[in-house]
Amino acid sequence: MNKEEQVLMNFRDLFNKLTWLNKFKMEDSLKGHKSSEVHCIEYIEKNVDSNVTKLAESLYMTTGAISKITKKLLKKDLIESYQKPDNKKEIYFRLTEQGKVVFNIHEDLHQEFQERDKAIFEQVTEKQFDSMLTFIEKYSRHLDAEIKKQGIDIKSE
Amino acid sequence: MNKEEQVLMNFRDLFNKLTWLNKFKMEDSLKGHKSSEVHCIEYIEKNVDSNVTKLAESLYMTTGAISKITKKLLKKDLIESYQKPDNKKEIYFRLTEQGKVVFNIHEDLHQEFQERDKAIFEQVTEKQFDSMLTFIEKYSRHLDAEIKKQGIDIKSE
DNA sequence: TCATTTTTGTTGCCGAGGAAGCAAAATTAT
DNA sequence: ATAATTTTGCTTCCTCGGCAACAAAAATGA
Repeated sequence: MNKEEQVLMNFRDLFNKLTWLNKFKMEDSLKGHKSSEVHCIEYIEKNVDSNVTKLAESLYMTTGAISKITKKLLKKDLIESYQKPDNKKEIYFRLTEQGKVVFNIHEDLHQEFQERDKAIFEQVTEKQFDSMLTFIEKYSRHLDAEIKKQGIDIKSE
Repeated sequence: MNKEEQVLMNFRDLFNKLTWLNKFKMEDSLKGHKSSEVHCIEYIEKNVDSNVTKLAESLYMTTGAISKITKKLLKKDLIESYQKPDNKKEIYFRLTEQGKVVFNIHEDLHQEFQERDKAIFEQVTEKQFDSMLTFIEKYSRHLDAEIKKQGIDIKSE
């Protein structure tokens, strides 16, 4: 196996592990809220005028799924919806006070995770960080281009 | 936002993107087989004497889920089960000829993905590869320890 | 040896999320 | 202006996978 494969495989495994463990801790602390709901809350707070479509694209889910989740969040009074006077179609979301409480618990947990993994990151030099960030950035843009191509491929079929 | 967060966030996004795109291509090529089924096939071919438990642990799924997937694969004649003379409990799996066909298509696709992303990896130096691998390895072992702790935490609750 | 505990796999039930079809608003084209 | 197309969001149906209870075999222990 070459190093590319090695990196991708080990990364996948690492990522699955991290997701699994954090999700576990998360659902333990934020009992009553699913991690997908918390992801939505996180995105809504960090991006103004989020709507179903933007949430779906960012979280790699379908609009149908997001539609259901936001409905649940509305019912729980964690988010509220609003519209703009010149557009009767698009529906935006923002957090309620109660939603912000959940958001902050989530942020604290992230802090806790960072604390937990500090020992690992302390061993990484500034140079290595930058090199990783550059790599991720390049790869990400490359995939964006591929996804765009894909879109064209679908239509032309 | 500090660099640790940056790396983790961007990496999460990159990984989701990559998974989404590859899954898309995969299910397009291997019509009729879900990606979870293909993951099982991949693991079974690469590890002798795989059983439900080992598959579940490796793929971060429950034994119940794997049990159902392997049943489907058995029905489709992609895998077959066998036991050892001195153990009437454990049930192992191996690929059938037809299963190997699917496995090979999957491998070819991976090759294709590598080809697609070659331009990105060519820019990575040997040193950077090693540095990444070391980082992943350390982080992974750190999480293993945390997961182990978690196990103890659960019991002590 | 025989009872207890652990491991391994299966099943039924349920919730989460995807696919596709639909409606209403907005945009574009004629 | 209005017809056609696109965008946005919602709903229904269905599949996937997790949970928890269970059975059978194996391992452990008295």
